[in-house]
Amino acid sequence: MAGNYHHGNLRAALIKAALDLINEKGGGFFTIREVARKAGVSHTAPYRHFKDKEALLAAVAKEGFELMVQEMKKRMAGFGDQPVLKFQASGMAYMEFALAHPAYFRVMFGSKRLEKSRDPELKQAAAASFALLLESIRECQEKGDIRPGNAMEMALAAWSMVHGFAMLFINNHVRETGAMAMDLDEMMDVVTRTLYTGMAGS
Amino acid sequence: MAGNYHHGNLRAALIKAALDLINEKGGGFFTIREVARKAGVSHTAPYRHFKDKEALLAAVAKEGFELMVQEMKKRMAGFGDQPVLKFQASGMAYMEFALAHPAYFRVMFGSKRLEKSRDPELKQAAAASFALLLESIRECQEKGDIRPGNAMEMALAAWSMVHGFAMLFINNHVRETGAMAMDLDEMMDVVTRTLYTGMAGS
DNA sequence: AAAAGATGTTGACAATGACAACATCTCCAT
DNA sequence: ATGGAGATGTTGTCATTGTCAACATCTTTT
Repeated sequence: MAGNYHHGNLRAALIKAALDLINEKGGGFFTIREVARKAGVSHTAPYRHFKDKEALLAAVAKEGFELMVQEMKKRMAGFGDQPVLKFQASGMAYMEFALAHPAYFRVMFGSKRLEKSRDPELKQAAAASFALLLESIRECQEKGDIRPGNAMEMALAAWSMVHGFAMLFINNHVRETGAMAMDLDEMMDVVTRTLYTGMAGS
Repeated sequence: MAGNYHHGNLRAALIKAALDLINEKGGGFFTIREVARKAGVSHTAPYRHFKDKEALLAAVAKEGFELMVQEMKKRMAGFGDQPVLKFQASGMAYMEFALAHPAYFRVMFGSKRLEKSRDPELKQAAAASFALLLESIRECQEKGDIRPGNAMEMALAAWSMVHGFAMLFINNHVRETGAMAMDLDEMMDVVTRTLYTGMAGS
């Protein structure tokens, strides 16, 4: 019925093609025409599903946020009554998502001005991930595992830490520093521990 | 003598024009032709000074790193024998540079694949800023203000934190979170304190 | 089965990055 | 001083891009 027309499901195919292209081209971008070619349609077919290139980017980003939130929730689920472990798991999930899906991550947070206000669904999807972090911190505070105070401040610090690591890593800035004789797990561990120590309860 | 030809000093003028354009267009990019127009030369004149667009970007980035290092040094200079204050000043300088010069910062760290290996000078300039951080941490460790251990690990954590905040902020992700009822100084202060607490000596 | 709407195609346009061919300026060797 | 040689800048061109308008075809509704 729905979603079955000429092509089958072009909208989804276009999003997938866009992702593939971002992955292939390294850090780069893609062109709408390339995406169309990859999906086997004419160069303007995408315009039946996306107002313009930015709208396609936004769709990719939205899907990325949803995937990430899903992944974070899954990782946190195992630690029902241990807020600290849940909190740490959320951070690890954030970083690992970025490293596992750099294409998504770059679109979600890339410097390309993705006006979230233009796409309420994207805005909502992004807000959900932050809400998850904030809630986790509040739980820790209730148990006294994170010092009391403005949870929003803590969330900002935590977000900055994991986000910074993710960005630096996927854009190769960490490797280019050279002399960085750590393996990935060790790096993420250091980041996570430093962060938690800085936020721990009295 | 040198640097005085037809235009005067086109190379520098092009870099400046590129910066202006990045600033004007918000997060966006610029076109080589636009840069040329802004500098009052024909559309291919830039190719006499830069192999291609990426080379121009690299030149902007290099200048950005140099400016940032200079700024960091200046801020740190006041705290000669107080490594902790020096360390904190370096972090503040990093974030403030990003907020004051988002155009530079975006080019320096943007997702645009700036192959540093293609431009040794850029690589060198970027390495200098990291070296500054690393050295500052070592000084703190010597005085016992930061706990002993792999300084590289500490540097990575510190870098991640300030970088993450800078990126999130200049790309508007912080503001879009809404409910963030802090002012800028407070935010940077939280980040800096959380970081230092997480790294402090025993 | 006919009208309406959704989906896709062809053809166009201005703008872009990059190249080649050509012009002009400066400087160095003779 | 002068006449290349090399540096700097321009004009013209090409394939590619994002987007629009006009047209074609398929599905759904009536």
